[in-house]
Amino acid sequence: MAMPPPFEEREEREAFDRIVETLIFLYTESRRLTKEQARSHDLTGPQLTVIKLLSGIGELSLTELSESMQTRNSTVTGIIDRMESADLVKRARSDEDRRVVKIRLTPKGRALAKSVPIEPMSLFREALETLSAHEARTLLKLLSKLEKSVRDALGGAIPAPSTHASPHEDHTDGR
Amino acid sequence: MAMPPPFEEREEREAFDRIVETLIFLYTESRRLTKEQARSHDLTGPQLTVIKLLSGIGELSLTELSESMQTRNSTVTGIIDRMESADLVKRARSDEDRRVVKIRLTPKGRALAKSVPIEPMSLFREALETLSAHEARTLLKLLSKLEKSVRDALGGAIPAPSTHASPHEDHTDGR
DNA sequence: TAGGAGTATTTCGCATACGAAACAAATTCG
DNA sequence: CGAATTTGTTTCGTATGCGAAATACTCCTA
Repeated sequence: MAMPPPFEEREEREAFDRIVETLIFLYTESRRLTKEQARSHDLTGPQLTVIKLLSGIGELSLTELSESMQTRNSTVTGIIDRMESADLVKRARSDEDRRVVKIRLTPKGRALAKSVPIEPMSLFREALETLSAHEARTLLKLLSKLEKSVRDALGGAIPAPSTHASPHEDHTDGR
Repeated sequence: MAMPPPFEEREEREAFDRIVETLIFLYTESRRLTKEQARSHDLTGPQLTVIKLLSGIGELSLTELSESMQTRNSTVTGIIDRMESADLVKRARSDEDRRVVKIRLTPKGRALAKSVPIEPMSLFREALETLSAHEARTLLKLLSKLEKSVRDALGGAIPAPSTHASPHEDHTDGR
């Protein structure tokens, strides 16, 4: 039989397990509440995200939308389908490039966006308020480091979003 | 018109946005790769998680399983249905409490568990290796603080997990 | 300038994921 | 004891979420 691993190693494994577990907890629970809050306005979580993104930016192609939401195009197609049926959003073929579909809010969608105060992932955002400014900076630094490792592991093909103010970068998300 | 918010506040909001964005990135990308890796063994992501949980513990009720996986019972029912069809897992009514369904690996499931080296969320776990022990401790502390805030916000109804959801845990330490 | 490579979107089939309601067994309480 | 309540699981309907293949269009190059 193998020797039991040394103490420090075992301890580190358990710390990693706790980190993974907590990350999943924070993500899933925040997502769950976002969904529940969105429901009171007849929206789903991702639909809320779409509305907030479009209301901030005005017009996005389907691919831009799917990148902002960290999901695949085929997923967003379905979300937009349902939102279009609900008259929240409108598709229009681009004139410069007739392959791309531009997505905009309808008046109804715009009105809804204004009337819904909830931000996607608001539970998690509120939790962040309990951190001090210093803690928040530390957390961001550590998460960014992890992000970099992950992007490297995925093969640098995917460019990282610039850490600060990119031209019209925008945030995400409530899936 | 409203005054623009003061600099520090604006900066803080952007930091929060970046944290949310990065959290989602880490979670979704890790999940995506786990799924892809599991596929080479004819498993899905959640199925891999089930196999690893059961192979470590032996037997879990459906509710215990769903708590460990942070999903709802109705979701796990479907996952177990498909795994049962694939002869990876077996359901058995408990004798003490005939409402409870115990889930165990079949020999085939046990063999598969041994032959699959992948841990769920392994991409994220590997990224954690790039942190120093001190950084990992700091990260865990900050995430735990957020977890606590979130649980409080959800109303203390939900008890914090005791590190693992094992059915008959030997509690050597409080926690 | 025709054709091939590449890009944007949709379609399809499948596997989560959720809440609400239906069921069944256990527990509580009058 | 027996009805009311609680708890564990399943069923149902709907919405993501994904990869692979199909479509439609653009760009590049021989």
